[in-house]
Amino acid sequence: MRYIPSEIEPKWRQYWIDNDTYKTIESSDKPKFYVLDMFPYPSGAGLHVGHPLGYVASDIYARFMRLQGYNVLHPMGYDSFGLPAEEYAQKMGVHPAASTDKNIIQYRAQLDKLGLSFDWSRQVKTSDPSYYKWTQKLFIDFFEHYYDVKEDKAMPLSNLIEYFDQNGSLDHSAFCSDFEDFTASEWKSMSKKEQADILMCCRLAFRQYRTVNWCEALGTVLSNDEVKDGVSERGGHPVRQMKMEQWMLRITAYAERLLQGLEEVDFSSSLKAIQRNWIGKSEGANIRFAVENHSDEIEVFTTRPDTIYGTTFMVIAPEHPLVESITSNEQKAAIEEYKNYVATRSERDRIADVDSVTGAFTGAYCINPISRERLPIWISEYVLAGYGTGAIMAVPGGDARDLKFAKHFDLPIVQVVDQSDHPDADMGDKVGLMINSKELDGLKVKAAIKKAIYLLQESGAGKKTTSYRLHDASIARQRYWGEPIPIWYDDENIAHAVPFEELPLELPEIDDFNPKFSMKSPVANNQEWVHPSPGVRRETDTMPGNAGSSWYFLRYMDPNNPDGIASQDAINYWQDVDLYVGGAEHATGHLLYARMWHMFLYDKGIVPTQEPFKRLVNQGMIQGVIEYMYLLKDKTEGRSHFICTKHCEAKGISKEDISAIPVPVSFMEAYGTDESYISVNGFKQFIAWMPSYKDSIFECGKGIFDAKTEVFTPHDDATDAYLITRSEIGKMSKRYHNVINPDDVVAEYGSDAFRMYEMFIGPIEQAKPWNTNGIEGVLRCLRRIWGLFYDNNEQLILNDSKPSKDDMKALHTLIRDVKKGIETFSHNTCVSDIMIATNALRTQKCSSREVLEPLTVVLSPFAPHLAEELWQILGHNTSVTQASFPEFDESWLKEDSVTYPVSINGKRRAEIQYPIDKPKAEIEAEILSFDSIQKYIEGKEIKRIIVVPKRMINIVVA
RNA sequence: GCCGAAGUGGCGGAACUGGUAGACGCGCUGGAUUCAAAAUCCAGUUCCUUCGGGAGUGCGGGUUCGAUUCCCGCCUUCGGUACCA
Repeated sequence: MRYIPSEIEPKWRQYWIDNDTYKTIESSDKPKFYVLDMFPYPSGAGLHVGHPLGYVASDIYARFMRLQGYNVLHPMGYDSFGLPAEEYAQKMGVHPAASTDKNIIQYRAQLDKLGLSFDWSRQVKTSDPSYYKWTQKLFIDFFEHYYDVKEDKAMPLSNLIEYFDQNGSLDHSAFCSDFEDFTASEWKSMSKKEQADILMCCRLAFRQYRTVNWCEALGTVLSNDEVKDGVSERGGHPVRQMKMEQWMLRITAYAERLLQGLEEVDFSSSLKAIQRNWIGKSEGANIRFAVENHSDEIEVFTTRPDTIYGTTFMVIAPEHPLVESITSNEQKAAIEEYKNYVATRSERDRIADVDSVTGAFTGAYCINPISRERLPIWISEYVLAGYGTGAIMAVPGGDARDLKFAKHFDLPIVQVVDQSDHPDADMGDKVGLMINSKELDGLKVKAAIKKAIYLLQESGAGKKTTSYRLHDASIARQRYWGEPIPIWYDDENIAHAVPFEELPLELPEIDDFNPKFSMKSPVANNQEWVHPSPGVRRETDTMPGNAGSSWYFLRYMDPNNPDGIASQDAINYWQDVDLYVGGAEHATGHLLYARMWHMFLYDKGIVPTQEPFKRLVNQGMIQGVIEYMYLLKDKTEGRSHFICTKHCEAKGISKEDISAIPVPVSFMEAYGTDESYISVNGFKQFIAWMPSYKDSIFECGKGIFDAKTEVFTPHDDATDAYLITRSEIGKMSKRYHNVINPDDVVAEYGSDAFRMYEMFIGPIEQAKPWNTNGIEGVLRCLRRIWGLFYDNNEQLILNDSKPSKDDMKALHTLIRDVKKGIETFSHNTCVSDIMIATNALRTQKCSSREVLEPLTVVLSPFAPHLAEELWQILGHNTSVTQASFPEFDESWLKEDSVTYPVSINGKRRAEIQYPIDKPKAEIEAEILSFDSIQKYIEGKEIKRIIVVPKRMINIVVA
């Protein structure tokens, strides 16, 4: 028998299906272990070689934990709502459900070829009504809860209503948006609508006029994490800030817990840093400044209340609610003009342009509550409406931006911190001594902050405050392909939850996916659905993708439960995710939302742990090589002219005269190497693919290919063209035509070799370009393992002879190293360890069952198909997945002697063998007498001899 | 700018807690087998060298008998973030 992956792999895949090998059941006396991959969106592009990296890594872990005696939950499903399916529907008229299902079938076929040990009976699909029924239920739960600051958890809204009934709003503990205070009797006499409006300010899922990111091209609002550099993350369309009434999720209520929770989870430090950054906690004080001749006060947030004596002016955001009322008549025109200017500035402009200083004076003044000084009030776009209170006290002596502003508008500057003892300190650093600050003078900055807060609280002008950068998240999209928000409005426009019995509230059938009504979901196109009965108007917005993916890991625990998100027994058994593998791109989106939803469910007593994911491993992106062919911008006699990069250089053609056209990498010769090029064959494929170039000329050092005649005219005796492209490492994407499909690699080398190779190319977290340079080596290793069982004549050489000590040593080194490697997620070294063991056993001619049987088990997480085959050859009639990971026995690794490296002054000069337990003193006593060492120390003074038992010897000479 | 990660042969990458730098694989060189090739197998492969040695883990210092590993200061690359008060 020979090792032929294309024969054994399909066989075992079928075996796993026929035998339900990976089916997991809860009732078990084994400890649980939950291994989860991030939820994929089934895009039409399918998998590329980057996706399996995480899937294979987690699969290896899951298989290993099974062998270690754990009951492992390892599911997979689809985050199947989303924009691409809807865009496809708009273009092609295909219902998103249909195209999504088609994509899922393709995805599944690709995943199946990787030999992953998923329990497919638990598959979930977010677009399935039986699934989104519970997403909607959770939305309603958010809607019907508020966050209680005193209890520090979510509480039913009924508790708050009861409180209002008895006490009015006095000292209420709801985390809420602003509303006017009221007494209990005022509350009772309010209209239903008035009460509803106040309650809406407190709900965890709430509707409010807020500034949102509106993306015209996508026809929807986006949350902050979906906007990057002022444009939509998906598609790169412009986004503008708009006031709109929107459903929001009060994630800010959980800001502190989301921050604290990071302490207890095992995520990479960079991921934690990204989340901390995004939450953006800063501690300081809120200070109220009375506006002169005006009843209003301006509240500012500052982290440096110590610098209050250095405040020389105030700046408020152009969008600040007080701007209009405080502006003096003389300044009205200037303020209007400035506000108009700000309105023309896109998010992108503001990001790009950080240097210019702009602003306008309101004509109003306020009073510094501590120094009683009179301060002019300005507006400027450098103060953001959405952070803190949207207003600052400007301290040009202590803040770089304030200083720039003061200089530009010629405002006074007062130094309040003496940093002369800290030459390296920045003006923002909290070091130095206070000056020009009356009662704070002479204090160190940190002490002065404390004292200033004390003074402010004494005088009632301010209080200690913590501010977060995190914003409440928009949870509504004006799109079709998402969960309908389960809300209806009555005639008074009061929002009500759709009764539980009516869930799932299914998406209406529509035939036109183009939004007809401005800023509304295409769902609104179906008026019968929107108005199911008189006096009832349904919400037409749908939920964003992160809704369904914020809790899917719980559904896997009990995927078909009709009575809840999962049975309480299942949740109590599986608890939380022990290992979560996925990309770091979800750091500020999915991972933050999922943690928040989980905390909410914890508050409700449904889940037993606060954090959903104990350990998170981010796999790095597998990059592709992008191949560009140079095209001259000016046509040659009316024909497109492609030219070799080398030739282009030689001719001295400037970069400005050429455009780079990405070429599908399948047209390349020697793709993945430094010498990649295109031959005549490639030109032919290229013009067939892009018929608009069928008249082109292709020029390279070897000659010229005329696409019109398909004739290659060589310069000399060349037989083929050799057009060198520009190769760049970048994203693997359809756009660059450089996607490598795992199916093709599997077809050529087999699934096991592919799995092992993906692991072998480097640490899982690291980004690396795809190439197949080393895959032959992995395949060779698998063949050699096979070769331990069968000789070159295909005769079985497996036997029951006693293995040698060296054989056992190789085996146990392997057991130890692979176990450790998997646990620390260094799957790359595990593959090396397998190669080392294989090579050793091969040179030692070991085909002993006593060694090969445990070896097969160790191999099985990495190369499951081959391992099953070998396991059968070993005489088993059960799956190798039911075996136990072999116990490591250290006694096999014990050596009788050690080869000590001997260094003279740190340079290795000789090697000396000693018995393992030779006392240190004895070595020290005799080491100098060896000839091999004598020659290095002759005539020199011995200063010291260092002997580290079992490690090394170092002799220090003068 | 700030935060985070990383920088090791021709290439991908190893190296436990400070103890033989370059494991393992690719590539390359030579050899065996073959009519020949592929495949396979064996040997070699950090660089320089006057063959005695010398240098060497981004650069410059430091601690140490000994530093890829610890400390200080830089440089570069990648990721995050961007007037956050």
